[in-house]
Amino acid sequence: METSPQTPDSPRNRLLAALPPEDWERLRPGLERVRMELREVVFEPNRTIQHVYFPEDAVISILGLMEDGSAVETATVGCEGMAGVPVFLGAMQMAGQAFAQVPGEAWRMPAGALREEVRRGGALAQLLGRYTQALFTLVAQSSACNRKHPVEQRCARWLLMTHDRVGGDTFELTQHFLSQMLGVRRATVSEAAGALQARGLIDYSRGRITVEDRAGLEAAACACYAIIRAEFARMLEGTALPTPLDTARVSEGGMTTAGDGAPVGAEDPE
Amino acid sequence: METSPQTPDSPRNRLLAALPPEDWERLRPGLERVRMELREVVFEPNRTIQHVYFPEDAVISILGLMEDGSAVETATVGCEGMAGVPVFLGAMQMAGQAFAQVPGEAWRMPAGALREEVRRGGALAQLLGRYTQALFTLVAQSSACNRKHPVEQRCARWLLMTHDRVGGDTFELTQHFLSQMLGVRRATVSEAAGALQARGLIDYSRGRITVEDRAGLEAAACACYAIIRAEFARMLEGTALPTPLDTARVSEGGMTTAGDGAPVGAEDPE
DNA sequence: CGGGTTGTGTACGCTTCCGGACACCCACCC
DNA sequence: GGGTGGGTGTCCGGAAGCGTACACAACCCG
Repeated sequence: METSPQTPDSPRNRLLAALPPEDWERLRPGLERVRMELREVVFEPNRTIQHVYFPEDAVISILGLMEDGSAVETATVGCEGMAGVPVFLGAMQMAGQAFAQVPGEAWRMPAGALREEVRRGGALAQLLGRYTQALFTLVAQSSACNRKHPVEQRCARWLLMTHDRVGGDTFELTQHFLSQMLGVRRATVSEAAGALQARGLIDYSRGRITVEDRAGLEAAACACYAIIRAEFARMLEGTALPTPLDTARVSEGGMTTAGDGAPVGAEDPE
Repeated sequence: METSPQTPDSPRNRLLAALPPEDWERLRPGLERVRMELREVVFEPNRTIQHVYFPEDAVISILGLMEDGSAVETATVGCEGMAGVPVFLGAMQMAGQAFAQVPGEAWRMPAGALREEVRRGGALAQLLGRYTQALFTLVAQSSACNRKHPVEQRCARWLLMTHDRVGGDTFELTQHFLSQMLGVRRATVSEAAGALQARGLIDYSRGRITVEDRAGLEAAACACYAIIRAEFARMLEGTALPTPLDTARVSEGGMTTAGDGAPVGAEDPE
């Protein structure tokens, strides 16, 4: 697990990768590369956050907790971002819980070091601001999506978002786990995912899922996916380095982030 | 509408009220007091934000837009906060739409002036960081709530949150409007609100609603309300001024922000 | 006063999803 | 080889909420 401080070995994490060399060099010694195990709890609700994490290929879920002890995923953090936004914001804790949804590697940084860097006001602070806004969009759009869209579309969206963050087309995922993320019954996932599989969009068995038809899956998802995706792409615009996220993936759908300027109430004939 | 720069006339807005006198004096000239009309659109989706708003007694809704042109409320901003968080974060625009849900007064500040103040790193920047985190909690918890809780509980929660932000027990609100906020049919609101009225918790007629039994309404709402509320209370802890929000309202329910440390999966016997 | 508009109550059939349960099959381990 | 446990498919009755529609009452205005 080497913390060897020489290699620049440009990180897969998009935020770290977007840093100018001098910022990266400065921060590098404070960063430790760690492995996150499946289902490892990263942040407990209402506890002080000790470290923030910049995932490389790990994916972290943020959960909203319900009074009955169950939970629903409210956000996802992968190589495009950082887990620990409350530290950036100076709150140092949050109401939800965070854990590793997909195991893998991440860069870890002490909360104090991040605070210091933010006070300093460098490139990372700028990036984290934009990232926080994108994460905001993710949570807000998901909220509306949870209310309006049927499971199958939400399921497709979730798979796409995870696919974006994982390196590869295959990853570990049980129906049981997915049902917790989507906040539905396992049996409901069985039907929704079964329908997607029947259409040849995905293939899965015994906790292992493969995205077979990315474009088809995008067509099966609601527009929320494109809206969220556009916001994350925009976040990296105008940074020093090239931004692979812009040109990547989304197989040409044209999606214009929905009703351009349409005020509320353009519908409702009641 | 006086922009008379002499009076400190301590603002009702909690963020501005929590500022040390010198910060308030410095910012005061850049603030303009404006009236927000009912349903006035404050931010258009994906347009550059020109001003941020610190509501006094107005309440602003943030909407998530759906592909069919409808919308669902994803956040609410009243005297406890500021509309325009994307400016604070350096993103300058957002995917949703914002409009005045309850008409009233607000302090308006040019986006550039806020950017400048944030770069300066004063008390307002600190406060806005904590506020953004609280707003985050609001959106995230609402997201989970949208997924899990029945309309009646969500309706009660919405009424409580609006009640917290409005000055007074009576405010303007039609079922049609409420149905858009909650993302349900108007007929569904008729039933949910009717049930609350039948229990004597609220009273309404023809677009005018009165909270009759605040404690009862809290009992009728889901725990999400208390979780969100606690987060906003915490945001003001440790600031220079006394924080009326802490001691206010919530009529003694004990609510401990839910499952203290219970990891996900304490349930699911499948 | 009469007509139009707006806010509200309600009803019917329907879809989606829930709660709970059961059966099956595969992988793995003793 | 046989057991065991985890992952999956499926089925039932039922609840919540949807889409639509219609009726009525209050209010507004000419």
